[in-house]
Amino acid sequence: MKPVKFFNSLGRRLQEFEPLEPAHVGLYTCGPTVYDRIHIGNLRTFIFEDILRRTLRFFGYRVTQAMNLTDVEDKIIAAALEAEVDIDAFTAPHVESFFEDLAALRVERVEHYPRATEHVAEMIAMIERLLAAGYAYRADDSVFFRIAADHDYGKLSGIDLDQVRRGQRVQSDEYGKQDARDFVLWKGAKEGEPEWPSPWGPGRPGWHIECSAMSQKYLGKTFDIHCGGVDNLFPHHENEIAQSESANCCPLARYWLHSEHLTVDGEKMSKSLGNCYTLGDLLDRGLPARSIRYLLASVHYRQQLDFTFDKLAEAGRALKRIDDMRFRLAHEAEKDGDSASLDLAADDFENAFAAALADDLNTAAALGAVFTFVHAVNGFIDHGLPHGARARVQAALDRADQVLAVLDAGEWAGSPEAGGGLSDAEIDALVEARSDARASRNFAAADRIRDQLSEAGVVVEDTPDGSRWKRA
RNA sequence: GGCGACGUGGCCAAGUGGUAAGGCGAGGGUCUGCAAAACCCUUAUUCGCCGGUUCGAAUCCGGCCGUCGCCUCCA
Repeated sequence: MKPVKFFNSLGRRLQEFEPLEPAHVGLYTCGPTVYDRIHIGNLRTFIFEDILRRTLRFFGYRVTQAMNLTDVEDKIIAAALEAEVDIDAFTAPHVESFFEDLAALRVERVEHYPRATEHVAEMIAMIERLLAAGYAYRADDSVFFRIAADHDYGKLSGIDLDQVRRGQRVQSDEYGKQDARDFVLWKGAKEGEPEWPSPWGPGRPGWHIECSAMSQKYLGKTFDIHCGGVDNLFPHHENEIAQSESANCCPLARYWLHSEHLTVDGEKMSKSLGNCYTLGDLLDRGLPARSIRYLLASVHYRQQLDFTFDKLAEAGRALKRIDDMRFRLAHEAEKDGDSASLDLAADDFENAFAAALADDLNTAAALGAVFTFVHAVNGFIDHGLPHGARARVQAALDRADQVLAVLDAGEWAGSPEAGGGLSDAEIDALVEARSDARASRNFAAADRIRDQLSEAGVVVEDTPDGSRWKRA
């Protein structure tokens, strides 16, 4: 098994990855709060996590992953109240659209999608342990985590709470606490809000406790990798560590990986700027899901990525270069080419690709290797394709695509509008008719057919071996 | 105020001590009845600026300029 290196936010350094159990990885990834349709920033993180998961498998690990669904939280409660439905009815369509969006981008289903509302008992149990150990205290009907009792609080984010500005936001907090820095574990019930019974009276869990309780249930007290967007580093992940490690007296996760944010046209996404695109917004504009996945995966996960429509179009053109090579490869006859040197090119590609992924998931370099290989294969197509070349190239690309999931256009089919409604057989007939016209030097007729096909979105390519076509 | 990231060709983006991957674009070429499509070639003596360390720096150190993010809503 090849050593894989990750940049661990905990300690802020590149580390060789070693799982707790041989060949098995426990992975926890913070999931969505299901109060709205997720936006492309969320999708960037989920695609990063998907590539992490696929990369681990690529290197021979079995992966057990849990992604939570936050289905009870302030925004949800407020929105459900306004819509006059209970929170389950309110969140259901958002859960559904979340899964649809992931599927549209070929993000794999993970093993567990625990919901906060179904794990309140586990959260209560953890809060009880924290109370018993003196890490938590009750105030009014709520329970708070006592940061002063946690001596290594801040070790993930490097934050020094004494240096943090004490803003008005803390003063406006609705719940009483002893120290402004403390955070809530359990919120006492309020009129009209959903509530669960607890030893401290009815109420609902705080946001941070859900991940601590659910990761423990599905992955154990200590697991391998915890991921999320950088914004979660503080306070969410810091608080998860505080809760879990105080309750369990062992490390929560050994590696913490955080993906950088997506900006749009150089600015942070926000509703007021109107640049909070959802996948649906982009698909409605006719933009291909495949280009979206490519763009979001093409920049290293720890780099900010600025989303623009121009880049999305560029992504489509880059993919076309891959598609064109595969199209040419499929139509080119194998003959006595230099198969040893083709094998060498394929080996070089596979090695460079794997090395890039093993280096902290360097997808940009991995794609660079893909294009270098595309260039090499084009050379073989031009100068003589050896026997067995198609299978060898196909195998190399397929293996890489187990991680990237963008290299095979066929896997993304589903835009039948291309081709203008003409069936393959109809197109074949037209192309043949045009060839006949050309053969009899009736170029006017040939060009009419070419124009007709062009309007239908079909490109005819004339090669020394005859004409062939593809959908644009 | 505290913490952190980034600045590489026209645009995007790898590379973190050994002499600049890759994509898009642009220019040229091949092919063609003409085209188109595609492919091929070319396109950074240089990595924000100034100093320093070194045989050698885009890569390390110091300073400066600029951009961005987080600091308890946030992927």
